[in-house]
Amino acid sequence: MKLDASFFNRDVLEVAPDLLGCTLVRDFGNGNIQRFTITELEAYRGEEDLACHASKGRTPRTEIMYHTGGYIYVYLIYGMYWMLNLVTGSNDEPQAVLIRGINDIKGPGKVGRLLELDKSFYGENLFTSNRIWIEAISKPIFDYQTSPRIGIDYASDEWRLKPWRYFI
DNA sequence: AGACTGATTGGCT
DNA sequence: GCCAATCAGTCTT
Repeated sequence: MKLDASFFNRDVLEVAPDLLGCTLVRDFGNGNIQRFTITELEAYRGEEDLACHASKGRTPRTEIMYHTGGYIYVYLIYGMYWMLNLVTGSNDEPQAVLIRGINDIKGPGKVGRLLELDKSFYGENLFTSNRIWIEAISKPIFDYQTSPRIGIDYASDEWRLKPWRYFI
């Protein structure tokens, strides 16, 4: 069953662990539909979170994170990797989760490459899109681990050390 | 096992 | 200009 607004319009710290084990569905067209299990992700929470892009304020790039949950935020990093983020929370509350792992694929760059993401996915809506959406699992995953987030050494300890990376 | 580097674009200072 | 929510390949302990 496709996840809806009531799932995504919650605080990112509630949504993140609930997404573990859920199914990411990608329709590549021509009948090629593939399903992946979400195994690793990170939470980015609000302008005060110095690791979150929204800490730089509301810009054309971060705009989508200020919307209600269920939109896709993609951005290019290091000139070659598209990072897949799912917006959570309510209006004017910039939050998102970064999908870092699906199935046995480790690393957000590989995820974006496998899913063939590009700029056109910016602002895609998970509830109406015909090429990407998320489906629920019957039982929540209770057996997961957390750790500090990856690649944010520029943030102060207060934010750098928060255990907002979730993985199975 | 750990350190370093090239690839390559776009947003922000 | 600078450098980033990265990865793969290569070089150094």
